[in-house]
Amino acid sequence: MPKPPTPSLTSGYATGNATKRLIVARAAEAFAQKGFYGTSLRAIAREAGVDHSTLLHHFGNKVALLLAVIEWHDLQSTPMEWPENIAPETLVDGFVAVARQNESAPGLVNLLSTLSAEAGASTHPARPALQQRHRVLTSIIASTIRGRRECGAVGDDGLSPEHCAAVVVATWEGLQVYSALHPGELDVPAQLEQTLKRAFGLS
Amino acid sequence: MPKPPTPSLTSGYATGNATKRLIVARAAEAFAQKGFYGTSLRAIAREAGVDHSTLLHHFGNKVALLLAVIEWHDLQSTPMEWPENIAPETLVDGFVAVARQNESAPGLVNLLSTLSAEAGASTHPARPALQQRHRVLTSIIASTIRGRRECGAVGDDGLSPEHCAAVVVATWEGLQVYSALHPGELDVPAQLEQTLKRAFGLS
DNA sequence: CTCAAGTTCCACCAAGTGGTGGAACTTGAA
DNA sequence: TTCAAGTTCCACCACTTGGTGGAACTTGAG
Repeated sequence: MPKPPTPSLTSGYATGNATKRLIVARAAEAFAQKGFYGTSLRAIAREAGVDHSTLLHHFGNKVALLLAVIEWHDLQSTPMEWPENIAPETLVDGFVAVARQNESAPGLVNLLSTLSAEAGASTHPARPALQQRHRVLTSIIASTIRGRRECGAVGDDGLSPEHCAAVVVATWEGLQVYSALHPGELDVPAQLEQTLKRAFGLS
Repeated sequence: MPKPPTPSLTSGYATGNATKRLIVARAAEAFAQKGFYGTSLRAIAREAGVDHSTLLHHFGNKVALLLAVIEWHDLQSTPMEWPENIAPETLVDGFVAVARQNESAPGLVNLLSTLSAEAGASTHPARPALQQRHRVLTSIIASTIRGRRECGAVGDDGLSPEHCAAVVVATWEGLQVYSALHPGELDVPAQLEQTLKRAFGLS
């Protein structure tokens, strides 16, 4: 058994899957606090109560572990599926709910914030994954904006719906970073709600 | 000569000051790309063409070097002094100019973005310095908003001027992070201008 | 029960980490 | 020129890094 690439989180063995999940959870906390480069496999392994080679056995290498963490994070923080043509009010409520839920898990938020900032460097291993993640978010917001423009609820300011959606996402992440650095000074869900409603021409 | 704490960038010796400046510049690039934890003193020294112990001689330890880098960055990116009671239009123009200038130095922007995200963890050594940096920014924006409210140019939405200023700063930084991750998709100076004008009730 | 597949840890590796001490050299004021 | 102060590098320290190989053990389908 030279190298199990182990793409999925599940394989036939119960104990293996359990430790795999445990490792991903601890890795998420560690990456959140010190970033990808600043976190050692041994530090993660120590928190998970296993040897660091166990960790390498399950994920192959450090980058693969990071990607597994990101994938797992997305499953965690997006509990519901967004339907195809969702009503703008429902979308706002959904995002605000996610933001509120994030407030009770600052580690998770920090994870993506730190990685996004690190991934500003073009050589970061998680850059493509994070770009893709953003693209999913912006595309659903953009299609909502496009729908609102078609029914005349919001004016065309010369910017493409994708551009406007990008601004919304950027603002959301900026709010989270700022809030982590100055705890309690900002009401992230409320500000996000205002930003979304403005983009959608609501109230 | 056991330990020169070397608080300032200048001391009587020309050669020393030159290498000190060179080290800070290279350190800024390195911290920007890999964050504080992910950057090694030897990597910085290699880029600067000196031994890593030279670097320790000048700055004492890694944290002190980081703080020197932040201080130097602020001097770089804020070329002009903001007067006490600046006109809102002038402030907008000034900030937009800074944002536009930042576009030609993506490394510098990434530096503060990465550090701000890392510093979301309460144990980060640069956390106080970065909080202070934000406080300087928000206080001038907040006082401008307060002035605009007093003259009735912008309404009181129930949020304190400091809160509104924090939202502006958070948005600015979010735009920069997003733009680093998706180059060319966003016009950061233009979006910042719109954000500032909305906060100040202009146009 | 059998036994291949999967799991876990230990020992080890070469390379890199921040930091120290000291010797050799340069700078610049007197 | 003198000479203390400052600078630079080299050798070294104990420790950590990501990764490998293999031995001992556990799991679960037949």
